[in-house]
Amino acid sequence: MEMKNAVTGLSALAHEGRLKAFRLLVRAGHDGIAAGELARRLEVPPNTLSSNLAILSHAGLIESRRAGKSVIYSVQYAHMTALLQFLMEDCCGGSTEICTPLRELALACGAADT
Amino acid sequence: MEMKNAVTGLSALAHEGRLKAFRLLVRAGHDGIAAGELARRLEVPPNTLSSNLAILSHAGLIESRRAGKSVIYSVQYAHMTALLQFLMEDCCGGSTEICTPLRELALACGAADT
DNA sequence: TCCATGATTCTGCGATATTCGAAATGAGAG
DNA sequence: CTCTCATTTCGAATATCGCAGAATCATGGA
Repeated sequence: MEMKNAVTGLSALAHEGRLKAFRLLVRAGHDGIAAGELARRLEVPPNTLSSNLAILSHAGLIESRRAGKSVIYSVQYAHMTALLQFLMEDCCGGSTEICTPLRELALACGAADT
Repeated sequence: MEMKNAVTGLSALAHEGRLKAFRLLVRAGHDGIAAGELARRLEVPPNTLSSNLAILSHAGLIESRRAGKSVIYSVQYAHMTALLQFLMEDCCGGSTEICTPLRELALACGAADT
């Protein structure tokens, strides 16, 4: 991940409406959510949501596929991971203990129900 | 971490100059870096950097302490971790395997030299 | 006290972002 | 083909951000 890609991704997420949409999509997993249903759940006009989804999509954070009359959006988890990695990658330069909390939350993430 | 705090933090990081400054500070660890030296390393005017550091500081991502005539900035790792956690926390709602890469990079982070 | 140094605040203007009504596009049904 | 639903694109008003020159504040030394 390069600096400019990271800035683009962070800019895309640095907006309440887009961040809410992104988090809904994160929860939805690979199945994704249709643009119209997303607009209904977030209570925003379809055209406003559409431009915001375009920004997230241009940043590489989400992707879209057409299913009949609907367009389904879903998260590009690889890109999301790369962005998080970019923010984390130098965190051990200072002292190792700094990123221990990060390790713990990541471990808890994959083992939420064990 | 609430939504608005997250948006504030992401907005603060969604700027090339601020992101570069933040990453330098992340590498510097708890010792931090003086504002003047940061401005020299980043090759930006001191007043421009100062306002950008104020934005990062207001977002809770960094803190400052005075040391003689210099002001030392350093990362607030707890807040940084909280922000990353906010982005990760729902990633297992869909399927567990999604966040496996996140676990791996977090594990590698704390064990870079093993 | 007076000066030098480091850092911040003030200020103004140009650039960019956000929003949503209206119009256009794409896709299936009859 | 036409109608309708779902979504996107256009356009223009409004708001916000980013930058750097100049002035101001804070600290330490002579």
